[in-house]
Amino acid sequence: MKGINMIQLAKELGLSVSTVSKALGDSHEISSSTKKRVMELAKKYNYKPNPFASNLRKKKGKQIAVIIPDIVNNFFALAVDGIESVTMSKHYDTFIYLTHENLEREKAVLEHLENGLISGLIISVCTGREGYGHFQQFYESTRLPMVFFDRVPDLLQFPKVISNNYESTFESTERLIKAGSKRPLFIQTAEPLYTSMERRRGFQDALVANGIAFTDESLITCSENMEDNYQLLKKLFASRKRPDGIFAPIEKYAITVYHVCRDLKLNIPKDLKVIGMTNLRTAALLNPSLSTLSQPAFDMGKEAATLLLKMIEKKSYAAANDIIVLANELTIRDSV
Amino acid sequence: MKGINMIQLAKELGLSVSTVSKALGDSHEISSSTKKRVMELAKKYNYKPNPFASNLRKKKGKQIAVIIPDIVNNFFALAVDGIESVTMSKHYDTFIYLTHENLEREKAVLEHLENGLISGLIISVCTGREGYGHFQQFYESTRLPMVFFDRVPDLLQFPKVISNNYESTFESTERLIKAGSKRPLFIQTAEPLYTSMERRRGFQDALVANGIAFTDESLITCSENMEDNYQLLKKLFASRKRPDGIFAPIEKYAITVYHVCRDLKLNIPKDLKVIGMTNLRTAALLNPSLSTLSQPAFDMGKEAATLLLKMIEKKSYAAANDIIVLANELTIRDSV
DNA sequence: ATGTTTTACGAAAACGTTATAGCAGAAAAT
DNA sequence: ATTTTCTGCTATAACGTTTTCGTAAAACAT
Repeated sequence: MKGINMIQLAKELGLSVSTVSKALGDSHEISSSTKKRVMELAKKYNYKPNPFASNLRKKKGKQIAVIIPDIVNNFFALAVDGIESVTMSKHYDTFIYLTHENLEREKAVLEHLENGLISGLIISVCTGREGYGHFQQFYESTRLPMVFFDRVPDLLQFPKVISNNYESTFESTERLIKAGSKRPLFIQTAEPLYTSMERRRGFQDALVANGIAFTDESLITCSENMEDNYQLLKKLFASRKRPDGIFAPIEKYAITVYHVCRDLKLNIPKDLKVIGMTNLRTAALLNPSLSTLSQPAFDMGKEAATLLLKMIEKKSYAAANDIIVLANELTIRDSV
Repeated sequence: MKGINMIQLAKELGLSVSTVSKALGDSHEISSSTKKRVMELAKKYNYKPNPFASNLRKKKGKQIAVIIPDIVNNFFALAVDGIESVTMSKHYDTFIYLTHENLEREKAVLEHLENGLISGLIISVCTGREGYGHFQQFYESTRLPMVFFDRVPDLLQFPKVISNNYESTFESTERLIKAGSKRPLFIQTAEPLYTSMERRRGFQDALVANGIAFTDESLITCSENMEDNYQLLKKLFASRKRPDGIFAPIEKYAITVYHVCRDLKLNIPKDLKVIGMTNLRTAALLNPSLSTLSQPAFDMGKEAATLLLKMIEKKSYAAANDIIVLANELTIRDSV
């Protein structure tokens, strides 16, 4: 019962395997009457072509890979949701690989995927100082379509889907300032990510455009270690040079800011105005409700997948250097 | 350059393909000296066996599927994280399919996977009244190892990974009562899910065990439509028969309760004590901080994957009817 | 009537592996 | 010295498709 194949189908129909194959492929070489006969028997036996045989022969399949740093993060979860919505509808299968910000793991995944299992990739890179040579190298050896989103390798020539980080951070920072912040602070990551750089640039330009000096004290560098970050921020917030506004370009940092303020009994927004870049659904329910700059995560995933499938199917790399930019959404709540 | 194969390797080594294949498989039939030669050349050319050819021949692969209702939900995201952590380490590839609580989609995914693409499945079922016949049927026709987690089909004989829903809900409800709630309310889903039923049972028994009558007013039924739920709860909370304690067995419901209370200016925990079943990382930052009963999502995923891979590799279904039960964690915060 | 094209199919060769069976030569046992 | 057992390798047949090429018969054109 497990897995009838074409040969058996052909035998029962009194046809050759090639005819059956073509009939199922709706080839013009086959008369509509035999096509019907074939289709019907196939349906009767619930026949499904073996994807391994098929992929082997055709030298391509309908599987793609998604490589992201994390899934326990609303942004990436929403992006995967968006990706899956299009792969599902186009009958592609979606592999998922999590790097957990570990460059070695990212490289290992890429190395593994050189076996030809997939027909394309959607990637958001993990932090790391060693550059993005492994992606270029992977591309050289596989020539597979790749689309990057959000965390993109800015120096590499690949299609990308990003959000307007610079502009929206500029706007957000202006809101902090307009709300009365004289000493806004930008929390940056230790690792240089393109997205973070863009945001930092938006922040800096907003300060300058509003007559506030951009100094060393406008920035603080946080790490991946949340406990360290907590202590670092606590120390700063307790000092005399305390900032009165925060732009947190990462969800985790915004949360930490809240923790610190709660523990130091600092009042948000009176003592400190906060805008966090996050897709948290509970932002409105925090104490106080958090003003957010949120990315169109679902749509970014959707666009990335749509672009990738187009590249796979059309074999057209016309759009290969496309950069699709979607707009972030600023929602001001009580924290400003 | 794209994809050297065994034949070319064999030619260059002056060996037969079968020897090369066996050497790479570390077969005892091959002398260690030739093994070394083969391995070295394979590494030099960065040779990777074609998984389609290999899977076709071996009639099995190292790919599994995860079918879940949703990924934009901390519980499922954490579970996927747990699953991926073990599949990754065992060199399996993980497909992901999202059903979005849509039974037709769930059936379609299953139907699709009858093609033999995968060697096993991890599933959390979507809500639906039509029973779980499609899973049984899928199993009959494919005989593939399947592990269910969290949302399991209670009537089917498959290995399962769940949490102690009954006991932990009992305990949580007692905490509500001990904190002073005289009229606790349980928010149930419209669709009958096994997990929900267990929780409801725990709630009910806790009431009875603490001398509180379990009546129609101890329950309210919410749907998938959050706007409807909001109105429903608002009406109830504004009425004279208002509950003074809530056990929300689903994250979304707990959030809605917060929204309603905020809009009705009801004080949590004075007017209403709340415990929500959720894995939200921001629970502590809500206003007021939410008491949570959280599931060991990551570990559940990990256990499910470990069990599945064991079933796939040992071909041993000894554990096939295993039910692994992990403990939920109750964290009391300001909302009680 | 003859030549030409079209239609509808079949035979057979891939695709890149792995598994089975066989077979020399060496080593061990009688 | 002869038989038996290893050792290390090769030849070859799968695995289940798709695709290229070939070819009868039918349709059409001259």
